[in-house]
Amino acid sequence: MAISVKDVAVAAGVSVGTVSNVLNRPDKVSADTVARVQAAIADLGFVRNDAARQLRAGRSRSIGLVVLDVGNPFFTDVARGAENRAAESGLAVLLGNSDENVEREGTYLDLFEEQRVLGVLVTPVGDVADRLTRLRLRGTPTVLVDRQTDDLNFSSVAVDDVAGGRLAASHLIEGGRSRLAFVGGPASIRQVGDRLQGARAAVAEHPGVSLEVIDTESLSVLQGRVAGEGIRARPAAERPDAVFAANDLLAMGVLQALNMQGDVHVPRDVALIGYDDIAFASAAVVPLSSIRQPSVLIGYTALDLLLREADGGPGFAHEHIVFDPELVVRDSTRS
Amino acid sequence: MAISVKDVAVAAGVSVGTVSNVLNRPDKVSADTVARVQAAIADLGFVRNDAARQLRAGRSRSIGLVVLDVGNPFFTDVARGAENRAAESGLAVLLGNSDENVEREGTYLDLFEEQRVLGVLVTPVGDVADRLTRLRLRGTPTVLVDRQTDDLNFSSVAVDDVAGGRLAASHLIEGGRSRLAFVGGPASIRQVGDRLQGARAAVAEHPGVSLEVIDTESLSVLQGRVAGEGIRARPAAERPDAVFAANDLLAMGVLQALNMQGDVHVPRDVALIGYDDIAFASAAVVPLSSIRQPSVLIGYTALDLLLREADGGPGFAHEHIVFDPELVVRDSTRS
DNA sequence: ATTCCGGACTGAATCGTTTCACAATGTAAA
DNA sequence: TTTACATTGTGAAACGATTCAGTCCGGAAT
Repeated sequence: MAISVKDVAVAAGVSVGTVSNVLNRPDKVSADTVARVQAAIADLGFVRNDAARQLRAGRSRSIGLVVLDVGNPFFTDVARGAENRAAESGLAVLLGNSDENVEREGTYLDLFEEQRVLGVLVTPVGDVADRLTRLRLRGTPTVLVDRQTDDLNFSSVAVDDVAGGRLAASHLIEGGRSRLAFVGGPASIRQVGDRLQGARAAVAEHPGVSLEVIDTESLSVLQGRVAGEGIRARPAAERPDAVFAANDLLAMGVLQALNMQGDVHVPRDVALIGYDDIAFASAAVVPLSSIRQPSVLIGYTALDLLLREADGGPGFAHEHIVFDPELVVRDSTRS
Repeated sequence: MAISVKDVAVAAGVSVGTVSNVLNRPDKVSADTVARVQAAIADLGFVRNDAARQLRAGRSRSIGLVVLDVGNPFFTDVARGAENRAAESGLAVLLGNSDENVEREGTYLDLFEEQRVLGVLVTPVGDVADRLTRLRLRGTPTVLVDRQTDDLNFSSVAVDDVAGGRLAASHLIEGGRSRLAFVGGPASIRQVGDRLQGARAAVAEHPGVSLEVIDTESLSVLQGRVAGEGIRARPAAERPDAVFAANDLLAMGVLQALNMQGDVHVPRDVALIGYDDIAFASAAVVPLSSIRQPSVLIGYTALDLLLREADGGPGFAHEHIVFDPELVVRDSTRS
């Protein structure tokens, strides 16, 4: 049914080896043979079978990327950065969405390994060290994205989330707030823990400032709204006067819950800061202060590192690249 | 280097055929043989080589999805819907981002064809009928997403964008506005054209109402901002009193440009409505009225249709599924 | 005239899985 | 006892592109 190199070879009156050469090393073939073969290819509508090619080559020409949430613009930006770098080397990026779910994460890692991808970029949900170590030992290089790690066996590209958390909390405190709340979860996600840790550090330096933790099930707008409703339902005296949300999606949910009802007002009653500085943050009901991460650059750098690691072989020295976060002040923290 | 079925067979003391059976039809193999083989698999860390499997099978177990813009939450929702349906059948979705660029679209279609995907879901950039016809003839079924077509050779899943455009414009007119502007482009994207056409139809029914078209280069927040700046710079008398943006991203850009400077106010001076009703629309500076599309359902349905078409063979009767859009009124059109 | 060389091309072997016709064994029915 | 039949397992062929040792040939060097 399908057209193979063999059919092309017959049609062009050459051997299959020559067809392959035309495809991969046209300079090794005389000009008119190239022309004849290409004519045959066009005639028959031949399309290379990537599976056969991969089988022979032993490796595919794509990279797997597993993100926590495709619905989060931060991750689509990371993906965009990775895709840009991949395109430069003629590679494809396969995007998998774990939805903060360990099982789905595993499914994608399995799939990518069966596909013999060149390497894997992961923003891990939980503790996947074991999983990834096995992957690496079997020959699939791995780079952790948006996650610092002390594990010397992996390379990583991340933003200093502890510093980011500190930046956010300090900003709130400097704005005169003293009853802070951290909205985020689950704690198993490292980013969440790190940002909280940074906030705690900042709070610890300021006597009289308290920090309450409001746990969420995931990092979504919906969960933010739930947390926000909880805050709004409290008597004024027990409400925090500032909220640091673990990401912008949560922050926007909190904002919706608080501001749309009119009784509690951001920033008058509650100052609010998010994390990631997604494009929509500046367009929110109350433009949202946030901690900016260089998302596209993170993706680009991670893939670049992955490719270097894939070339370097197993003896490659793992690198840990850390970017600095940046405070972006908007109305939501201006009183 | 890599472990193959052969190695597993030797380790378990069985033939390769039996290993394959354990993998694919364990009920055809005695219980203790299954156990022995699985132990060997675990021992050796065997991972199926998908390329070889595909080569033999002739088709892969994944579906290609090409969207106009991964940065647009509408499309990530569509992707999510498709992924859900795919997961039900144990298939994977490969996501490609054309960024409204014909060339990139072509690159992804080529890639997917070389991968021998089960089928392709496309939100086409321009006129890709030729391209897709060839694909289909060579055996890769295709479903157009978010695009109605009169072409009887393709199935499609879409929303009635003409109706949506009419809905949006009618709403603005009923709110007392009479100098409408449509912000959107490029016109080569069918959604844009359809929505405009619907708006034109609504305007035509109301004497005294005018419709101006402000063209944009793409459907992004940035382009919306550019269009908004243009509107703001005009003398008040020449400004439209209502804007219908071809999607929410544009609308949010327009909103930023108009409202953040303070002199022109939405909705007082300019009413504004978008399209897609992305999650962020309700959280905008001024909560955005919009035309809602059932995005997740569109993706789910499209993939479902694709699978039916793939099963049905080339003789399958193409279907055209059209969903109805829904008006969502928020502050941006309330005067 | 002979040798040597390089360019152009050939075709069999290879990658790892699945499939399928077939063999071997045991068990029930005739 | 023979026949029939199911169960379990075997191993070679096939999928399609790439690679590589080797053939062929015309021309340059000796």
